Amino acid sequence: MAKARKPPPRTRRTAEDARTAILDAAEQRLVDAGPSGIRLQDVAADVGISHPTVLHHFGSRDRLVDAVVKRRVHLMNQEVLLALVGAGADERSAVALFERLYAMFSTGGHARVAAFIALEGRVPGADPNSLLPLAEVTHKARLTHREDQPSFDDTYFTVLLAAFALFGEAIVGPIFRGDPEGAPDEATSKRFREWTARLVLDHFKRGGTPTE
Amino acid sequence: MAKARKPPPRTRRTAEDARTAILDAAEQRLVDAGPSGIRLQDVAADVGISHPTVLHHFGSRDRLVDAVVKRRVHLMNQEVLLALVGAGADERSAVALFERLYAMFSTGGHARVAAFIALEGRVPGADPNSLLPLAEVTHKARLTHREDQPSFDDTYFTVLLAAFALFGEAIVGPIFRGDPEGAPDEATSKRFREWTARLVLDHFKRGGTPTE
DNA sequence: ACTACTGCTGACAAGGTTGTCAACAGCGTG
DNA sequence: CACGCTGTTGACAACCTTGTCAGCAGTAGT
Repeated sequence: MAKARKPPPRTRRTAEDARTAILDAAEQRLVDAGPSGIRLQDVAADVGISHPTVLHHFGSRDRLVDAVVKRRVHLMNQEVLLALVGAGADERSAVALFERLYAMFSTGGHARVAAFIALEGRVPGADPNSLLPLAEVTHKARLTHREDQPSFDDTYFTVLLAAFALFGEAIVGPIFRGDPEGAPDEATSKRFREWTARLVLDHFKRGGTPTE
Repeated sequence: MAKARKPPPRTRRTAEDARTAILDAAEQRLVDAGPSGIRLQDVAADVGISHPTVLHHFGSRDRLVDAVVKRRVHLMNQEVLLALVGAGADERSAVALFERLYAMFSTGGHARVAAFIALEGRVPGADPNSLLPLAEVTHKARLTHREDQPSFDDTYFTVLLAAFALFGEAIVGPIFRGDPEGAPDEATSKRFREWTARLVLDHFKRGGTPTE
């Protein structure tokens, strides 16, 4: 009567596929719940494998988290750079660019991951993940649109400020604003993003702020 | 020979004092290592008591964390407001104000705590912890210095932007900037803060950015 | 088909965390 | 000085998490 429980069918992936699947699941949990959300059992369950398999592929939980972070940072840099190079210099383009970047930071989870990296001190080793290259690209574009020569610092700081605005709005916007928890004030958020886009564009077009 | 180990002297505090001491220790751990750093055993050890005592006073770990967060948010609001009302409208004052606020966010740990609150979704219930009151104070001050009437939105968003700049710089500044981990680039950070202070002040004095 | 390789697994170990409980011990009161 | 209130504690329970290990089971190469 009691049918001998047959062991569940064991699917076998390539090491590459398995690693990717595990990374995907772990990353999802990282975005949703933070690094403490990456529990081997849970990640394994998400993928449909047993937790020792995760250990088998990554050696330890710590190295798994490192791998997730590394992949994410790489993706983030790529996406941001891609969005930047394809942007125009008029107001409509600037606003659209900010919306795209904000979506990546907010919905895409980049902001949360960045915050986790910072808070846990889990900085991916020697990755050129700075805004400097982005600022250089931006500065070059800015110079072509103007006769006078604003300082690079001014461009760099503006890019930094814009990044902090998007990052901050994505992470603590509702909190700083005091939005009700269930219904973050998306309308105000959007107005803020647009206002910021215009401010930045305006600053780029107008003279630089006194840097000294 | 083996002296009977005498039980360590048991000091007895008022419930109030005990709660405060526990909150202090837990808060320190929250700032240093995040919410997951609040472990009952550790907190108890810091205070010099046993961990069931912590449970006795707070009921559960979760409620302890809530209490810590609540107290912190209250403190943060108070401190920021206090710094704001005592600030002048000239450039020197603006820069000084930004430095004070940055110190609170960075060294003081406000930024980290705010980030943890956001990431863990541990929003203190219905606390008027928004920037709105601050923006209102600022707007009122701004109006006295100008003839035309900039929109409140413009002031509000500027305050938000400034807050995000300080928050972002404190949390992810070194990461976004790509500073070497051991030696965050304090010089650049300071220049950025000063640049931001001037930008904000300049924006307040000059016309508002097109809000539509 | 046999075999080597390796992805994969159940069972178990070790350690750590929150929470419960009965009992102990200061301290103010009658 | 006895008594009650309550801050405090050691011991224990229940649970969870990471990590190890010997062995099972797909898959490719011969």
